[in-house]
Amino acid sequence: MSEQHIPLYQMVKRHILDLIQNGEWQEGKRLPSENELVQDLSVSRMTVNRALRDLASEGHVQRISGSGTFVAEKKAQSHPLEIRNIAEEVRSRGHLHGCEVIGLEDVRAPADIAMRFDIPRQSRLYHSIIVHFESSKPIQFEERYVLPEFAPEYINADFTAITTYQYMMEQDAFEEVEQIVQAGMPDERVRSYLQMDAGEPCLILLRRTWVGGRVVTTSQLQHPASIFQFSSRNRY
Amino acid sequence: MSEQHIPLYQMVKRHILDLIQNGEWQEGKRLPSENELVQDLSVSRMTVNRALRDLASEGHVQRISGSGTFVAEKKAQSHPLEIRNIAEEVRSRGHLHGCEVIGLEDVRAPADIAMRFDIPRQSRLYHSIIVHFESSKPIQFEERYVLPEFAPEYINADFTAITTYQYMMEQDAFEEVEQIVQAGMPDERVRSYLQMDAGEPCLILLRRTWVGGRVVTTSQLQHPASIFQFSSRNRY
DNA sequence: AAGTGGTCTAGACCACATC
DNA sequence: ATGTGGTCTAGACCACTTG
Repeated sequence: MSEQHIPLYQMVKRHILDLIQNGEWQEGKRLPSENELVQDLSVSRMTVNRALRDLASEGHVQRISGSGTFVAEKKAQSHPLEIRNIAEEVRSRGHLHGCEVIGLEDVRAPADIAMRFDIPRQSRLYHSIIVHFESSKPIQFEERYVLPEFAPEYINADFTAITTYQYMMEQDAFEEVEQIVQAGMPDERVRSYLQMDAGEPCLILLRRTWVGGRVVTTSQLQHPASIFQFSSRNRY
Repeated sequence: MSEQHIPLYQMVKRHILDLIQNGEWQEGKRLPSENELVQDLSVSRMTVNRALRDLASEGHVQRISGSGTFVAEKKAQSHPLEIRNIAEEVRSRGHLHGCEVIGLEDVRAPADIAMRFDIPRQSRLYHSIIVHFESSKPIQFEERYVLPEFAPEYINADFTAITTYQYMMEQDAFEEVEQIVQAGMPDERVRSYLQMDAGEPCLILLRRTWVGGRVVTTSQLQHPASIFQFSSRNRY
């Protein structure tokens, strides 16, 4: 077999990350000092230093000179213009993705939704409501409408096994996407599903997706502001 | 004189970045090897190595083990969120843009701001607070810090006549921009300036802008959620 | 075979935090 | 006064690419 040689500093990183992600070292906890880690792990201080610097630049820990190294506060991140799969995003942070299907049914389009699809009121639409979890913490309340002609079997899909995003991608490639980012207060139902404190706002993403010149799906994604943000970094 | 102590590896980074940005080292050119730089700059190899690793992780160079270090190709990226001038945006909607300069002064960098600039605490920075209006309705609370070396006359500019955005653009083209979008509750001062109802959240945009490998300005833009959103529409 | 980056060490000095 | 992270050095071994 390949039996690669893994750099020491990466093993140190992994070791520390594991302890953080297992919850043994909670947010805000002070990590052992560099010198302590040198003793414990029998590596040189430069190696520990590099591992910790890496973890800091990746946002897992925060270092304060003269004071110590601390487990960082988690803030889920997402790229605004990229259409990403929430499950992949959670997993890319080394966390577990979970979800609960609150509702999945066939409905008549309410006026506001019909307008967003540009279809007559009372048209038939599929409607799904799903809550997504990152390591058993709710991070997204997803409410979606889908044009039945576009995805006839949507109503029968198992969205605990596949995300709505993946399912929609399998139907057809999107041609055009509109995205709107807002802040807002969740209603009582959403607040409860997301286990948010009263008075805490949501970061909201509204999407419309076109295929063949028709809106085929709209979604409203609500996230607790305290643990979710969009970020991007670009060269010009 | 302040005469800060700047880390050696940062001086090495700056030296190399200058050569790249002056065009002396074109895209794809191979840089001197680590050992050559050790000779030329009279520093240890570990210091050169760290500088080059940093530059690689920032995307300025590409390193190929066994082969060499090369100036990276610039890639055109589509903007996730466009950097727009608030005044132009308001005018494009056919409204009148107004603004009020709440504060414009010379300050010592607080710890959190110093960290965002990656400069020593207590360094001198310019600090401005401006409220923007759309047809006499407040829409943005702008708090900005600026590196004095980058814009020495910032403190004397008239920001009722020109936006901070325009002013910064006149100094130099930015090379890299980080943008973070959050939702949050405004503090009492901001709520009052923006004439917001109690309990109404803000849509917040945090920005950092790099020139010459240094953060030259950071800004926090807070907008009333009820009248402000980001939107985009793209073909795929 | 020679050169390159990738990693690792042991020891050092410093500025800053905290007690 | 002690401990912390931040930096720097001189030297070493390695795997890989190149001529």
